[in-house]
Amino acid sequence: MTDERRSFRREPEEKRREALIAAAQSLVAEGGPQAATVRAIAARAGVTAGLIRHYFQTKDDLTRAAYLALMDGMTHANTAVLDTVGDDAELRLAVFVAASLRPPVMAFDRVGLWAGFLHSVQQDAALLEAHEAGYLGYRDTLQGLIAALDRPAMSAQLRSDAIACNAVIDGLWLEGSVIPHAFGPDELPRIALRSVGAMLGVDLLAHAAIALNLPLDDPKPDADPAAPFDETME
Amino acid sequence: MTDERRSFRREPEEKRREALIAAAQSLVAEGGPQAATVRAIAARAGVTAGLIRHYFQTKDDLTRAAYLALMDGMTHANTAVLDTVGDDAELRLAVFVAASLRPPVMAFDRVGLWAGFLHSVQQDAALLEAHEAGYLGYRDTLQGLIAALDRPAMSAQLRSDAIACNAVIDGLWLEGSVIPHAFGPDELPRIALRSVGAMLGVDLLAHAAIALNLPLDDPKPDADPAAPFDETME
DNA sequence: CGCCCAATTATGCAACTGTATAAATGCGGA
DNA sequence: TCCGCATTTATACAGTTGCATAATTGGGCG
Repeated sequence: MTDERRSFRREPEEKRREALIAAAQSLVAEGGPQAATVRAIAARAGVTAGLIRHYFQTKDDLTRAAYLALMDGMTHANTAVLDTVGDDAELRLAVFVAASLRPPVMAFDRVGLWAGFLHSVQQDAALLEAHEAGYLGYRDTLQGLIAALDRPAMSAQLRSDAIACNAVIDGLWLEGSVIPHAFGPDELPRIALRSVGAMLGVDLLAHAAIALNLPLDDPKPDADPAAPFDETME
Repeated sequence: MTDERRSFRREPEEKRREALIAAAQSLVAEGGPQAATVRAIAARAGVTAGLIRHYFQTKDDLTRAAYLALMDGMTHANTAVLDTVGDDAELRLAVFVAASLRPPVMAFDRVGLWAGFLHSVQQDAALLEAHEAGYLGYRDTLQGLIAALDRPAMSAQLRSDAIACNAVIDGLWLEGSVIPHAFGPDELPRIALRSVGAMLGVDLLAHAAIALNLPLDDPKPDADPAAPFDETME
């Protein structure tokens, strides 16, 4: 009943920034941009709204940072997957394809984030650039994996092949994330392996056993596991 | 200078509903859900904010109506394309595929709308059902077209084939709508025809000439061409 | 032509939004 | 121990939002 001032702990700058960014991301992922108000973000990060302004000049700055962090994490995760496997070209491609269609990449949160940021990105040149770089980077990696395959010289179609394979992956990712219950377990990664293989003339399904059982990291393993936050702001 | 009351014209109920829905859709498509405020919607529809409440109990009702109208229009457009072509199975499939990767389907507006509604849909059971019905309906049509192809009995893979083809289309649609300048003219529909054909073992590119030149309707040909609306609400 | 009612506008309001600023407090260094 | 200050909370404010309600006016019907 006594309205005493809320107690707090001082945290290092980097930790607070990350917490605020993570809070903003999860809110956008769950409820869209409208859900990510400064107060909601602060609450989820376990602080009060004013603190946001102490680490970010404006809310748009936080939004930008959240999107850039997202893109950063995705590209990092993509290359990380390839580091866990040897140099058999077919296997590498299979692993790369399958990883994009399993958690934590295939989850509604990801689509929610992507959709929630779409319009902000379109209205900010820097974000647009980051978005394109992310997309093209992913496609280039894919194209490199395709080029490494040992198949009859079809290098003229390399670009088209990469675009098409990328599209299958994106489409399956979209559908599987939004309507997960419409598909059986492992159905989508299997379909991806089969159709990408069919388009390229290789048998990726032969590597399904490995590609589907590879352990995948969660996006932020170093984040604070316990949320020091009670819902009531009063 | 004289603050005389704004003059207005009475319109039939259906026309006003459609105008409000179209206004809401275009705003969501351009700027996301946050841009579709009641005042902005009313302004774009050429009326004042209060009128919305006269036709829709709440703003959420308008949102719902806008999304349902969108889904309706899309499924209608999809079937309409098939009515314009004969009964050659390959040609029908090619036309169907290509139509999804050309304007007006492939345009940022569509992706913007899809993304802008994603979270609202997820939080409303009725919309979720409509969304799934739309997706599955599209996929079923696609599956029917695939089944009609004259190819060696691979009916066991029919479901997988439909899912995969749908995914290529969705993925190309996504990328082409968001980053249009990354692709040449007609590049994406051609890639779609080639890769869908490769997955199914038929040559769809042979029908490219027809599929790429078919005239396509704009979504609402009966809408009021001239916008009776001046920007200043005062 | 003039009545009448529904369609439309105008106004008001409480809740919420982002931001600015002042006040308090935790904590490392003396 | 306690001083100093950056970190954090608290408060304030103007603008916006969705919604409710009252005041007008268009236009069909007699």
